[in-house]
Amino acid sequence: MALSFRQNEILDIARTEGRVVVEDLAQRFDVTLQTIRRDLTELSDMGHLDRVHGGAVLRTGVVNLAYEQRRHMNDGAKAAIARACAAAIPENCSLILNLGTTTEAVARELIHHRNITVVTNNMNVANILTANPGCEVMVAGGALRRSDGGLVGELTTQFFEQFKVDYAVIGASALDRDGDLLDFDLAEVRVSKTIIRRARKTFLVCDHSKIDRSAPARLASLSELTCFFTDLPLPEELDRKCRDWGVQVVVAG
Amino acid sequence: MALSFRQNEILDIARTEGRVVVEDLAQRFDVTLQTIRRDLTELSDMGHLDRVHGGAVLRTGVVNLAYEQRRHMNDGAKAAIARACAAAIPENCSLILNLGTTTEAVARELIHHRNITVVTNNMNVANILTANPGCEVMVAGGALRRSDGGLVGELTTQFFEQFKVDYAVIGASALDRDGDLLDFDLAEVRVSKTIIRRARKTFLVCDHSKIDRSAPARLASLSELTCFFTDLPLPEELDRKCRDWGVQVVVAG
DNA sequence: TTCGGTTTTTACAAAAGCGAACATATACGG
DNA sequence: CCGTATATGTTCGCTTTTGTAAAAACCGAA
Repeated sequence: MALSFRQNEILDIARTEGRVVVEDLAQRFDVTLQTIRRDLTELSDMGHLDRVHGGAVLRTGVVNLAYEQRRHMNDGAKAAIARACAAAIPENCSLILNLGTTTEAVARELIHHRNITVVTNNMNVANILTANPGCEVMVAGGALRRSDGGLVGELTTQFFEQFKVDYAVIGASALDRDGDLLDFDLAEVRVSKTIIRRARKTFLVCDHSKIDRSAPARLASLSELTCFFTDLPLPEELDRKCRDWGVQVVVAG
Repeated sequence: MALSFRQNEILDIARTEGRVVVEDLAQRFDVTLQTIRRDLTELSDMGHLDRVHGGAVLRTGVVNLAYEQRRHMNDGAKAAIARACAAAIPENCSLILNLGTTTEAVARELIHHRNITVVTNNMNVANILTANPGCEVMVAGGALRRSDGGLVGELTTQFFEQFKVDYAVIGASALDRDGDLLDFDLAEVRVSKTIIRRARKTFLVCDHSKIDRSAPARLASLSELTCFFTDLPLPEELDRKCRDWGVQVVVAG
């Protein structure tokens, strides 16, 4: 559907001012508040503006919100998984923490580990671990992704190539019946693959909501990992596969 | 949920000032203290700010008192210098922002520049510029220094070697009578040298308190730079040297 | 530690903004 | 000219936001 003359102008104003106010617009166009409200809801439905009380603002960081929400999804399960994972990581060692909200939870649980070196491409992890004086933090270089504070891209891969650590902790967006780890972003997958290659042991942290889902890019097979930390027992089929592959499964309660 | 007008503005203020005070905001927006408090708690719940008694501060990730204090030293002068420097940087270009509180101030002033690429080894700069959707941020890899969120070391140098940008903005701990830029940390100096080499033009931002001081490691000579932004006229001798070298001096008022 | 002042929290009432339903007006095709 | 479709105006109950005031928590100084 095409935008009305007025809606176009509203959008113009929003773009120059950064925001629009219902009252002002009503006065300016000499129409009732209700009419303006209708315009604004339509513009916001179409994704051009974000509606706020009293008016609307330009839509800036849509993705950011999604991340904030995701960060708080399944909070309890994530914390439990993270605790179990952190418990399996000794002191005096080196590890890589990859992107993902669950790996961030792991970082929080590592706050009291001493003499560890953490290499990460997750700005949030770096920020969290600043609080641990017993932890040397190495930040991977790369392009910063606003949506989640992730560093990705060729430069990031190159950076990880220069390391060899004891443990890697990775997440995944999806885990299918075949035991393949999947993700949405190809650039991110490339980084993850490098990380796995550069670690002696790899831990997957991933809550049950990711199981039996799908995503386009294949990251690795569960069979390549050392241990899988999750919050609920696996489906029978997957569980058997893990046993066959010798992948330890830890269900955090 | 989208942020209200006022919350957006509060965030803007926080990003430029580094912190906000409940009383001031209430007065400024002409609402009650309670309303401001509600805004702040929401912003802090969403992870944009950290609540403190009497107001809120930007979430930096760096927890170092000495640095926090230094950050607020000479605030006014720094902001003026930063404004002048940002004004000299066009849109649609690439630049490197080095460590230092004054370069951070420059980052704050770049918040509305569009289509720029910023490469930085300063986590705070990266955090600040996340707020600018018109800015691609590249974070340099390296060892994270807790004291100031700086990334330094061999890996950082390597990272910068892979770039060639239009502008570099650097700070300095000291600037002596000979016009030599000095610093305390050798690792940091190595990074800075690389940065200068990798930029077509180099801007120094440095308030008058650094002039005529000393520090052990030599970073560069003023003669190698393009422009020097400061807050007070230089001593006669240094000023003449700059003229001889063809280094533009901008005194920000 | 206690104390006094300030800031925050809590709870509820007032105000502002909102959307839905329906009425009215205007435009357009037949 | 009529009937229909679309846009706008009007009203009203509901939700969100804001103000107010008292209680609780906090902070710094004695």
